[in-house]
Amino acid sequence: MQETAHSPATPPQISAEHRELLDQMLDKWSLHVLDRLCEQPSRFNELRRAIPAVTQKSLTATLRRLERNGMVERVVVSTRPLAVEYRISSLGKTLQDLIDALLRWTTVNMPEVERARERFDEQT
Amino acid sequence: MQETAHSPATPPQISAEHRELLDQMLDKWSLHVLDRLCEQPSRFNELRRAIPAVTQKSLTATLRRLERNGMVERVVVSTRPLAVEYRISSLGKTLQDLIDALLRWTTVNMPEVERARERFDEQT
DNA sequence: CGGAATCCCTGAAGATACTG
DNA sequence: CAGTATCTTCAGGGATTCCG
Repeated sequence: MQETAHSPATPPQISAEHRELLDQMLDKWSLHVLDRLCEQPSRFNELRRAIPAVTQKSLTATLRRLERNGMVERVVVSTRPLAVEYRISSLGKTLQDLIDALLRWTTVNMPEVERARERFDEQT
Repeated sequence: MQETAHSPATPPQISAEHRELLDQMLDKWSLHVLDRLCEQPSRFNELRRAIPAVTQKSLTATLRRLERNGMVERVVVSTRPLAVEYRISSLGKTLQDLIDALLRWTTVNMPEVERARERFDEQT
């Protein structure tokens, strides 16, 4: 067994590439967009309304990134005013359980987190 | 049944508080710190070395935030040069499966994501 | 060793206005 | 409706220095 560093429990070491991908799918808005699109395909302004506080600029950027990463599909319907529908891709769909688990975790544990914050804040 | 907005499939709507918590636990470095601490308690500089590219400032901020949110515990051992050990809390421990699943997801799906990126980038 | 404090600077987000 | 373009602001990150 080689020992370039140390054999006992050398941690997995996440590559820069994987970190970047994680950043892109777990950022501020992506999670909410994915969550919403897992439930139903939505149009741009529907998403805007469904995700309060997101600006059009951030939403556009988020959607482009998710599309580029193959998690979301953009379908243009060239009717008159023009309609664009976003839907989850099969790849994105594989994230649904994970996202749900994440959201459930925050719901379940928020109270404990708040207690921890109070404890932390009040000491000195 | 009231209808302030609309009854059919009103999405869960994540509160601003939950969004903030998600942001704080899924940000660039927190995931890696939590992942590492789930495996073994570590000291400051051990974490630095285990997570390449993290600066001391970011690591400090990340640890403080995680500590405040009750996910990490800071243990000071007043020996001579002075030792500080960080360890996962019981609350933080409940995130382990989720984090592992997340990391596994990226490992499994990275190839497909890269193919999607190529497709996206080469079209016009 | 394990940080805190400072300065600088860039990149991302917000606001606003305009377009096909 | 579904964006693009522009301007500005501001928090976060990097580098460096200092401290118990």
